[in-house]
Amino acid sequence: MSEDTRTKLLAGALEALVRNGIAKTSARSIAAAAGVNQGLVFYHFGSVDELLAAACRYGAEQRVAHYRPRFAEVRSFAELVRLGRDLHAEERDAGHVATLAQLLAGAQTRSWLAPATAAGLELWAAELEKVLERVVPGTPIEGLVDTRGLARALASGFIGLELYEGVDHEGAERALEALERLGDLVAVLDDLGPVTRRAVRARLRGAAGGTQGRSSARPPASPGGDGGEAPAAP
Amino acid sequence: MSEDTRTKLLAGALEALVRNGIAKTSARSIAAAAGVNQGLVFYHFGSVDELLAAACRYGAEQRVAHYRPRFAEVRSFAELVRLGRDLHAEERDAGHVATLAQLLAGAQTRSWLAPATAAGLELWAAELEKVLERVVPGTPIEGLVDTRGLARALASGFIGLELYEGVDHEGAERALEALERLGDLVAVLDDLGPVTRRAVRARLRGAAGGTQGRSSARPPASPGGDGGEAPAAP
DNA sequence: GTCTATACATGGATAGAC
DNA sequence: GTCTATCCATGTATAGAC
Repeated sequence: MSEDTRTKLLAGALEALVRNGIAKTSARSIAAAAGVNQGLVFYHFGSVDELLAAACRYGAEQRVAHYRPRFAEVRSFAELVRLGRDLHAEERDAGHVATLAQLLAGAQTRSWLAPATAAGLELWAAELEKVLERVVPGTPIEGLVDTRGLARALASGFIGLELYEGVDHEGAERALEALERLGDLVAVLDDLGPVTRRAVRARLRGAAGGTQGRSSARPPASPGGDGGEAPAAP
Repeated sequence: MSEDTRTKLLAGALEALVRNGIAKTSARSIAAAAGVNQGLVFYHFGSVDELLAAACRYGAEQRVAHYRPRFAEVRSFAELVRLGRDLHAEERDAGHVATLAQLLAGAQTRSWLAPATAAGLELWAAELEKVLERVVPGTPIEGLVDTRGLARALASGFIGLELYEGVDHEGAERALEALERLGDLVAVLDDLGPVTRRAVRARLRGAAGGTQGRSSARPPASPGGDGGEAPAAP
């Protein structure tokens, strides 16, 4: 069946990316991982790059769907950081974290891949944005920081941390630890009550001068969270 | 002269990475960029991977040295975020931002590259750490967040943002905007005076429970800053 | 739809001339 | 130290048999 072989190739492409990296992912290595003939890559997808683009969407959708229920449960910034750490640990073993990073690296110079990888990251960012919109109201940054922009910063920052993890496990752990501490701090800021919040916001309006956020976002912990709370690669 | 050719090859390797990405960077493409013969890659460095590892250190040292004076001038978190944006803009045009990301992606599956890329990122992280140690004292997170870990989170997060920039320029700009707003917020928090700081720290000690930072770090803005304030790739 | 065979290009690496 | 020539492996893509 064609559907079956297509799916095998999509999964094989992701596996080849995990095992070989973008540099050594070829029609042959994908076909080997998929257990099918090499020529079928071109029959079904036309070229290796088109298969990779399709695999990117496929993988991201799968992974995001898997974590969606857990994103939906997040009710505070501290919980988001914790989900980030869990996701990091779980996806790392399966190697899924690496694939989006590999595709992003490849997309820098292969224009075919850019839209697909941007869409893949977008799926994660959209989940994060939903969380932020739930979590931000009531915090000092409500109305000051663009939720959409912050979600994208967190998602892409997380990708960077995953790449770092691949070359320095201990360093990455320490980085995640630091972000978790920042998460604690944010939780405390939320607790300080409306007086402080109002003071912060009054100063911000006066001092910040420049652009102000469009929708809403969250305080400090979130930034550091870029590495800690964003979702993993597909 | 041998030194001359070696240097040409190092520069050629970086150029090839920018133009072709890790996937299409080969002894031949490097030699072409360097304007020398392909066989010299193997004569001088033994293999392509070893040349790439050397080029990684070479490029990172060059770039970090170039920005070191500006890092040294940073006196507040807001200034750090601003330097991050400047660095992002300047390095992007030269394509330097991309090389460390490409090497990191390659290092995930080519063990030869891992130590070299980790060292390259380390150079940037070390600069960031010095800044943090200057900027953190007096903020609520002093003594609560590990400066070293935070510096690494920011550096690697920045890499992720640079990769994102390559596939979605507008999205990345929006992400940077959001991080800058967070930077403003941190500045305000610093302004709120010792009363708030003390309240925050008292709560943190009670609530956070788990691990507490070893040296020092900074508040929220810093986290988001991962994308905005960390240094660019070499 | 799938596999085998095959063409042609590119890349890693070495030998030997200069 | 550097260049040319060359070998062999790997990769893209297509044609044609099943």
